[in-house]
Amino acid sequence: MLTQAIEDYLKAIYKLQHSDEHGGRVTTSVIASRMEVAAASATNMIKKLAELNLLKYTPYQGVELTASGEKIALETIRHHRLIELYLSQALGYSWDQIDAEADRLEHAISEEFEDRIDEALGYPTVGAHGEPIPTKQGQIDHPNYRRLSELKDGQSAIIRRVSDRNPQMLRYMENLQLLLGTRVEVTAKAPFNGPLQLKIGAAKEKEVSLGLEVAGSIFVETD
Amino acid sequence: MLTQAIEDYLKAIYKLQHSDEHGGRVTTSVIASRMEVAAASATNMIKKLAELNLLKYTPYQGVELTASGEKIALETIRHHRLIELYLSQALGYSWDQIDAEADRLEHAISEEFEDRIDEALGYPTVGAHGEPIPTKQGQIDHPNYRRLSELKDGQSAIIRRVSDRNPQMLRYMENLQLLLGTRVEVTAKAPFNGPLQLKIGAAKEKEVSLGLEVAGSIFVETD
DNA sequence: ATAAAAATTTAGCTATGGCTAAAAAACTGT
DNA sequence: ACAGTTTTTTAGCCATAGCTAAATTTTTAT
Repeated sequence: MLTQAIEDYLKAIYKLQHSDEHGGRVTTSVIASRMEVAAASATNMIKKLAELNLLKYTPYQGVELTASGEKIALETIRHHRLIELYLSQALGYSWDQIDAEADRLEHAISEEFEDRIDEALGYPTVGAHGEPIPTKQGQIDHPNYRRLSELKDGQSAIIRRVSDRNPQMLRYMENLQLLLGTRVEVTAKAPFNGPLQLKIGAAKEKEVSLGLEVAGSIFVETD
Repeated sequence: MLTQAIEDYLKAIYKLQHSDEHGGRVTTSVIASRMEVAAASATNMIKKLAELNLLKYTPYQGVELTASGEKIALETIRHHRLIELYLSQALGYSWDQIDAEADRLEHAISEEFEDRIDEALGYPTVGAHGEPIPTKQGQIDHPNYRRLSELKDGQSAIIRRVSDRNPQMLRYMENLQLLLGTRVEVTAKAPFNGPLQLKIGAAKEKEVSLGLEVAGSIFVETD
C-alpha cells in the first residue's frame, strides 16, 4: 500500500512540476525544501519512488512523474481539495484553517467518503481557494489566470484563485474581502515594486493598498 | 506526541477494562488478540506505555490505565464516536460502514474538527450504536443495559445499544430493523441455547427468529 | 509434586522515514 | 581551465512498530 509519505511527496512533486517557478526542473533540493526535510531524506524517498515506478529519476538532474505517479498525485490532490471545500462549506471553516486539516484527513478517507462529500457538495469542479479539482478519472484543467500583480494601472479583473501556501496571508485576504469571484480594479501602481492601489467589489466600495507579495498570490481573470 | 498506535492501544485497553469479559484482568494476550498483533508486539508496546506513565504494568499479570492513559483513551473514544455519528447522520453512512472509517479518521482530526461536528450534531451524548460519548472533560457514564439474550420469554424491552464489533452482524441487524429505540418482545426461547423468537416494533409488526450470538450483541432497557 | 501446556518475555530481525556528516558531482566566476 | 561553491549522494545513525523463534515464567492436570 501507499504510505502517507509517498502520497505527500507525489502531491508536492506534481505541484512543483506544474508551477511556473523552477523552470520545470524539479530537483532534489526543491523537493526537500517544499517538504521541509533534509536533502538526504529527499534523495532516499526519490530513489524509492523511482523503484516503485512512480517517477523517472535522473541522478543530479531531477524527477518526472510517471503516469501512475501522476495518477496517485491527482487522487491525493482531489481528496485534499474536496475535503477543503467540505470543511469550508459544510463545517464553516475559514480560508486559513482548511489546508492544515485537509493535509491530515486526505490520507485517512476512503473512496466512500470521497464520493459522499463530492455528492454533498454537488460535484464541484473548483476548490475552496479556486484550484481545479481533478476528476475521479484524473482529469484536471489548468486555467491560465494572470497574477493580480501583473495587471496594469486601470485594469479590472475577477479573482479566480488564491495561493494557499500561507495561512496568515489567507486570513489577511479574507479580512480584505479579497474572495473568489470578487471584482478588483487596479487604480494605481507604485514604482520600484511598490504596492498597488485596489478598488474591491462590483461597486468599488472599498479601496486598499496591496503589497506585491500578496498581489502575486492572487490569480485573476481579466475581461 | 502520541502516535496512532499508542492511541489505538489505549482505546483497546480502556474498552477491555470496562468489558465484563476477562474478569477485569487485561493481559498481554487479550490485548494482542484484540489488536490483532503478535503477543511479542503487545509486550513491547505495553512496556512503552508503562514508561510513558500511561498505564501500570505488572509483568505476567496485566495492565491498568493511569489517569493520563485513561484521559487519552477517552479522548480517542470521543473522537471515534462523534465521527461515527457524523458519518451516519450527516453523510448517510450505514451502521456497518462507520467503524472502519472512524478508526482512521479519529487520529487525523483536530480539536477544531471535533468541536465543529459536535456542534453540528447538537452536542450528542450517545453514539451511532448507542455507546455513551465521553465529554470533552473525559466524563462518561456506563449504563447497565441487559443483553437481549438474557430476557425471559414474554419480556419486552427497548434497544439501547448494539455491539459494533462485527460489520456483517450490524448489516444483518439493520436489515431486520433492530435499531436503537426499537421495541422488541421475546415471544419464545428455544432450549439448548437455541434462538429466541422476537416481535419487532411498537406495533409488533414483524416477527423473527434470532440466534443467541446476535441477541447477545444487542443491549436493551427493560421497562 | 511435578510434568506438560499455555502465556509471556527476550533476542534479534524487518521496513519506514527521518537525521547528520562526509564524499562526490555539478555548476560558477574569473 | 580550474578553484571554490553549491548541490546531491552515500554512509551510518535513530525511533516506531511490526514480526518469528527461543527462552522463561506461570498455570493446569495428573
